[in-house]
Amino acid sequence: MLKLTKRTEYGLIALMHLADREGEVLSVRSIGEHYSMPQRLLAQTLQDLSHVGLVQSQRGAGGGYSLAQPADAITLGAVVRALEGEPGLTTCHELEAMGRSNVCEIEPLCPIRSPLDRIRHGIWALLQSTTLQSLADSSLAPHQMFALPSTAPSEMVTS
Amino acid sequence: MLKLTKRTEYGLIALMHLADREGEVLSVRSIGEHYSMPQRLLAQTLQDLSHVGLVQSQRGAGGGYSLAQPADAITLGAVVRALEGEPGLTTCHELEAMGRSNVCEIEPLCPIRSPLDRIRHGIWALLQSTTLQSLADSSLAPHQMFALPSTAPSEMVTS
DNA sequence: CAAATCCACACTAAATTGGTGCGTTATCCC
DNA sequence: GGGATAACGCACCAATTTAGTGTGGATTTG
Repeated sequence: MLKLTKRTEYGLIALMHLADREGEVLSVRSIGEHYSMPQRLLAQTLQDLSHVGLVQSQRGAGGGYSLAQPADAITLGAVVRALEGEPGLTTCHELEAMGRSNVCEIEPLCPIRSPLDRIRHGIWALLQSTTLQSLADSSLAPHQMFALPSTAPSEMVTS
Repeated sequence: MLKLTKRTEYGLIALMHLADREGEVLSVRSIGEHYSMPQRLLAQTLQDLSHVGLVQSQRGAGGGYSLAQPADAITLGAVVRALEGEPGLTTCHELEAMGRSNVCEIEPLCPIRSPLDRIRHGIWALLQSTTLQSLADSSLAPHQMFALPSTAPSEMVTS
């Protein structure tokens, strides 16, 4: 299904919250209670994010998490990759990303593999090009590109 | 997870196959055997696609499926929507799409809902703007837009 | 009529995701 | 030092979603 996981949702909410209070160190408890999110799950999520260096953790009393990078340096792509792995659209793409590239039984016939690969890159590019900052400035589009041209239906490629 | 389902995969392969033989009527069996896909599942998929008018079915001996529209009129978006529903990125988005819009408990605080909505539209626009035809002409990009500008990572846009 | 083929519903099994349990380690503060 | 707070790291169960099958019926060709 073309949808983010809860973990990613929770992670993003927490990150936005942290971005909104840059510099402060916030505990999982405080964040979790604020948005009524399951704290344990949120905790795992933040741990994952700290493993890849998106947030910094501080243990002990008064500890918690804070952004490890400026909000305009953290991309949605990085967050998604950290929390649910590099999106692979199809089975082939995922297997391919794991090393073995000839696992697809229908291999030479498969008419969608390489075409869909471009779509995947498109989605990926979109995620990579969106930062926490741009998410925050909800008005400031991450890319205006989506109002637009569209190679879409039929032959309207004229432009 | 940000990934298409098997059904969608199978459906797309079948559609590409049909597009490649426009006019012909092909049975589930022949397509399924050709790509070694589970026929029953493929059958369900094609039925779904026929419900929304993307393919035409013909029953009885010698029957099968054929495209109900020209290949450049069938968008990836339409296929995905038919097979796995309109992609909703987060929980909020999906519930929202079902009518009730105030189901999100953290409602007024939620800092990601509307921002992510734009991302969703971006992905959706990408899918809508890609047709079977453009998938087939693997060379002809569906949108060149993805090489490009990028509001991305902070200010390191220097290069 | 017989074979081919789509149709529809319902069901089982596998995979993924969501969420908890429980004990450990680090830090602050009295 | 001792207690409180809070991150860490498994490993585990539960819920949801997806993959795939069983069975019988309806329709068309010959």
